[in-house]
Amino acid sequence: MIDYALLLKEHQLKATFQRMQILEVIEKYGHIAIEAIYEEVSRIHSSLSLATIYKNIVLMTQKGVLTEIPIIGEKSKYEIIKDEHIHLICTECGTVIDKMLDDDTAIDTEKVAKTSSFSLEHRQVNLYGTCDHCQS
Amino acid sequence: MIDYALLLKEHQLKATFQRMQILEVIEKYGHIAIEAIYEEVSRIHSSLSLATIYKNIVLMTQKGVLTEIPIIGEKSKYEIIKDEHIHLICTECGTVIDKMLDDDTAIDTEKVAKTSSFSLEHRQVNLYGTCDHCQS
DNA sequence: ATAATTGCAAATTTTTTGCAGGTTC
DNA sequence: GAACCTGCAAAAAATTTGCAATTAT
Repeated sequence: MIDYALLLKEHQLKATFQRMQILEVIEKYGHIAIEAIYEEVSRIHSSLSLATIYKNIVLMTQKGVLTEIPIIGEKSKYEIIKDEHIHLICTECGTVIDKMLDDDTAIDTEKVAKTSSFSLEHRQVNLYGTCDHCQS
Repeated sequence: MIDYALLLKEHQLKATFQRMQILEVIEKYGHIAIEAIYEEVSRIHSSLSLATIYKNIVLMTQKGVLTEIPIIGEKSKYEIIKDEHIHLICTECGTVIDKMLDDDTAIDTEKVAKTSSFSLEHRQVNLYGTCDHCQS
């Protein structure tokens, strides 16, 4: 379990009830779009406004609590920042699966950046296809 | 030079003046957002409506003429479909640079997909950082 | 106590749609 | 000439903003 209050404070953000709710929902689903956060949060605490969700998603993304995952043909999803990983995105059901990288599956993007004198800060690797479940 | 009329017909789309204009602008810039296409196209042919651009971007993307490049913190850009490559995205100036992959810089994503029984269809690798030009 | 945050309603921006007239094949 | 496309204006959807009341530290 993540200590959301701590996570927020570490990023110079006040630990409000609303932010905790939002983080809880994001954590529960792993990757989730804004409208879906709203629907889910509303179920629990009906007076949390959509504007507040927008403001907080923007803020928490700026402060480094969240990362945006822009997806082809869909609205962006958001996740809580964690160790580097790639995304397997199912084009059937929309599910996003995290995949950590090990030595065997390392992605040599640094070399690419180096040969282009590009100063690399953040990598985003998304693989689109059909997940295990949707193949059957 | 790309033969836009041919490209469109190969994808079962009529070669209209508007579509050619849109493709020309996309090709000229390499990667470009919808609003920017509109501004650029308007300069040449002022009566091309934004609605037509939207309709055609959607259609040409569906038909496989274009690909969407969703970008963290920005609107998606679009490019004409070409051989697989990755994107170096400059967070200073917004420029997107294409980088073809060679054996030296191959990205072993197939292995990743395989170990997850994920049926891979499309890979999207975006590296965010600062481009050569903006570093100085 | 102070500065930040919330919710609301309104404004803005972005994207989609319907339809009459025009164009491509 | 049939099917498809365009432009317009209007509608719908998504996102942002201002401000008074509330809350976290």
